[in-house]
Amino acid sequence: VKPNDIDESPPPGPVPNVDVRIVLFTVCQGKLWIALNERSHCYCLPHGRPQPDESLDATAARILANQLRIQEQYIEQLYSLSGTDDGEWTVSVTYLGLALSGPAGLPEIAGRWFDAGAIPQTNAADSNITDYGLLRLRAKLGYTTVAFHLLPPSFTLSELQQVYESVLDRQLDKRNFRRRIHAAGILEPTGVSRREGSHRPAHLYRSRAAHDTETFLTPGWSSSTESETTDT
Amino acid sequence: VKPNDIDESPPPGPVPNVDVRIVLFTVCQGKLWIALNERSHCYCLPHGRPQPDESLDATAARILANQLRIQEQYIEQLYSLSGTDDGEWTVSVTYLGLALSGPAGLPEIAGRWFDAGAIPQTNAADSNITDYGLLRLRAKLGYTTVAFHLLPPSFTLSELQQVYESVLDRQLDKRNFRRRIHAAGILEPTGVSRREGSHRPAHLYRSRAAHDTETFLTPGWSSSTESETTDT
DNA sequence: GCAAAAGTGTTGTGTATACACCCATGG
DNA sequence: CCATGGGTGTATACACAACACTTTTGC
Repeated sequence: VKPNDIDESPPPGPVPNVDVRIVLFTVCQGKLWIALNERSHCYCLPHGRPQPDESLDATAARILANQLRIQEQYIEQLYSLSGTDDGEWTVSVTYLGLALSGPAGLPEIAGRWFDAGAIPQTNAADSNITDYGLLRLRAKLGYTTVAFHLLPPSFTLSELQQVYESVLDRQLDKRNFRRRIHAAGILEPTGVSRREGSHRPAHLYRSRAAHDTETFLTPGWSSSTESETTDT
Repeated sequence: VKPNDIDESPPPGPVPNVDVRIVLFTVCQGKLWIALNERSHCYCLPHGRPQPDESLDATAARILANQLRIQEQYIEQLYSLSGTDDGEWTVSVTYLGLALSGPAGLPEIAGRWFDAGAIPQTNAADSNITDYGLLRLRAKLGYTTVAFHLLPPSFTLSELQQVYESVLDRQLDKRNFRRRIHAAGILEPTGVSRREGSHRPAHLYRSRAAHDTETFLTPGWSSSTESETTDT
């Protein structure tokens, strides 16, 4: 078989725009929130264009940095899709992003935060991506340490559990939750306790995983720029 | 906060090429094989360019159809990355593809098949993508029915097990394997047996899942083209 | 002393693993 | 009758879900 071979050199023909979109979540006050921007009487996901010599992850991080004042963040690629955006052929590379809410409240962003349980109308693609991002985030809670990116460097087990409950939108058993977290060995006790009410103080923990880029089915090389040849 | 807002209308600036690359596997003679094309004294993954009004999945399917004579196939998006390819800024959307080997042998393709245990040198990006594709394929064997796409419509349990062993590159226990497959309820007995040697004939099964696009953490909407607005 | 959150164990149930023998057929 | 691959069951370890009470503190 020698059908039409690789279309390398032939006239490029039409070229799509490329944009990067981010499904940005945060957890605050026991709820999950998503960031949306307003565009032509409708809401849409934060997005931007990549630049040459910039990895897609870097593009996503840059867009996030432009959106958020503080840049405590986590990003992870979700999916890419082709479609028509604003009349133009566009290939969108989508990311899941996590932002850290302060005790003060929701992070300040260029757009607005919406309760993830009551998301306003967006275009169909953004809506699908949002659903998918939430699905992935929920799944990842089970086998990664992403949740730490929704918490400050030190936190109590109850706070961690509240993050899980907010994202999963259901209650968890305290004892089973604590057992699992301890068994996973991903927490390090700080030795410090926090007193904050008329009740027993809670121990503070920090992530032992040092906030690494959590990888399970996400490739580890995704943040580097492609290059020449390798040896194998 | 109102930093530089969404960069929508500003001059587009440079635009990357977009290509779609496929990590194409097949199983034959108890081994896993990968398809590579030769390009300028080096091997590379099969690839091509998307067209407007074509989903990325459709692009991948088209490239695969051009590569393979028969088009028994499965595709699933892997990852997207930006880099320099042949001197040009390129955003690559990568896919995992599965092809069906006939009893005759490896499917006929435009390029060549290589034993997945002895892959020749490729560029670094393709090499990473290949590793990642294999990782994903192996992981997916555990919780999806992708393996059926590496077998003809009806097959024996031993053949199915051999596919698993070829991909995973390790032996599996026959009884545990059969129990799990049966427990999953994804096989339907055809009632037919196959006689093919001086031993007891094997029952033939077919997939009950009707070769659907396997979805777990893969979005179900990925094969449609993006459009207007949705209602929620 | 009481309200309020922190912290702690046991039991049952299901799921995955290790492992060895008989069955049907062709020659 | 024998060689070849097809087919089957059991015992054990581990992971997960359900479930209630004691501890420490502030007021």
